[in-house]
Amino acid sequence: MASESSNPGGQSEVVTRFAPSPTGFLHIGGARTALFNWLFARHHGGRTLLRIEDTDRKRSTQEAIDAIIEGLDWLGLDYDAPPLFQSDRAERHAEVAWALLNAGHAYKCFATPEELEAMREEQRANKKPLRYDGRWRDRDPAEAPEGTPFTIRLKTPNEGETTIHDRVQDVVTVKNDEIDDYIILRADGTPTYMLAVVVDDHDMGVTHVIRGDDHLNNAFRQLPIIRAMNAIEGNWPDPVYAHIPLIHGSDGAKLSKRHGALGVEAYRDEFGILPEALFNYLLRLGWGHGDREEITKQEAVELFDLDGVGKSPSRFDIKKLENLNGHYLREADDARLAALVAARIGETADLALLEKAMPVLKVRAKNLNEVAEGAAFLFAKRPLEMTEKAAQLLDGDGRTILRKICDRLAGENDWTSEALEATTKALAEEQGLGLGKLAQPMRAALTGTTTSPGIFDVLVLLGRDEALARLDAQAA
RNA sequence: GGCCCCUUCGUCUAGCGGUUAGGACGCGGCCCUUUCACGGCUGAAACACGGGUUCGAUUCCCGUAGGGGUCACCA
Repeated sequence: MASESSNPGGQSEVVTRFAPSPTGFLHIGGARTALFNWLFARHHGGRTLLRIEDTDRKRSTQEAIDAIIEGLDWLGLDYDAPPLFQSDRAERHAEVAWALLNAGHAYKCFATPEELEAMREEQRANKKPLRYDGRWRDRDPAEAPEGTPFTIRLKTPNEGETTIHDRVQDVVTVKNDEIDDYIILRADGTPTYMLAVVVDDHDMGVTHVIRGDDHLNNAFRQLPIIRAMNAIEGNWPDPVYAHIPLIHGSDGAKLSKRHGALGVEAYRDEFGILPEALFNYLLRLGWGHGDREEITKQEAVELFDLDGVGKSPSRFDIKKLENLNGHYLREADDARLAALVAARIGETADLALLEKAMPVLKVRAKNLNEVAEGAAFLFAKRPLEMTEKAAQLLDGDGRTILRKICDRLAGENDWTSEALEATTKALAEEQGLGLGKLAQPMRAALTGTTTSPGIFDVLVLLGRDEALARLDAQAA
């Protein structure tokens, strides 16, 4: 007897959900799962919901909940209802467990944790699969000693097989005897994850379960609850499953703190990544649409579907993220960037000046930190600190040339990029020198470094007085 | 170990029986140029292996190898 998951297809509305457990921050993998759920629902004109799986109260923290919600918000993912907290629903979960028990789809197990550990130990020793052996499945509960605590276990089918038509993984079949009678209600009366997920997904009306590939095996454990409840009260359809491949680190190993399993706020705060860049990068990680690389949020809603999701795990590549970030930096609004960069520079930052300089600053950076570094010369105080290379540029003829430039520019009335360039070029020609021979010492004197925006832009940005003062300070 | 999944340039991917195997990141070169970027052009770089099926396999099937996931009164 084979049972196939009955894709409910044709139902009126698509409902997806993102269900993180608040035991850590919103990491890259979770963010992408949230993104795909959000995009799928938006693409199909459906709803998308957020559920906080805080069943494990000991490991769940308010800090993590805040970080997840803030991270989703930063990425621009919104939800169609306030977040649902799984811990609020323990009574409802227990109710379903008891309904299952009363209908004969579940049973009481009086085995103690120590007893179960001994069972597993033996299975390990005999190289047998580790699973509950069903010792209380057909036993009379009356045989249990009075007052012994018990758990409720699901009575899963022992024969046949179950097939899932996964929207990403295609057809996956598992023999039913691989699934043991796992616990749905603990001895203290609280629900386990496996029960809570199924009940919540049903009650929330979730039609499409899009989640990490690490849950594929769980689908075969969760389906028996759904099937049993459907038999009891009906209207418990199988959801459509889509198990998306996991994200690995650059070395192919499981994503860990070393490679990028950082919270999204780390990308925002530490790496200076723009949300639209992370959005685009995550979208393209594991999903493709022809040759398209740069895709905006609006386009993504139009283009995204599960068909484009690949089946193999992908590696996280910070270089590509930064490249995309550079692209979005160049497109971003200057006032917005100025505010973001000012926050990184601190009190010395002049917001108006930053915004004015932004067009020439942002094209040379891959992240906000680099923009801030590039902007440093604007707020430097005299005497400027010189990098070693900059100091070298001022040795030899540098300072004497600087004197000539300084004197010539001091007589310049039109302090615009065009006029300054014409004047400087004329001087270079008089001296029989290439423009570079003048520009580099100027750059050193004006910025204290050897790299900067175009030198005439620098002169204009600094303003006549400050620019001349800096040149004069280094001139012979 | 049992079960499940995966496998195209270093990386992200396009390809859905017949292609000079395409694009992007990164890397090299050239151009632009006052530096650094940007931009443009360009080069190197891949179908894991072995069997089938077929007139023809990167594409379909089966093995092998490698990688990953999962096996709790965690989620």
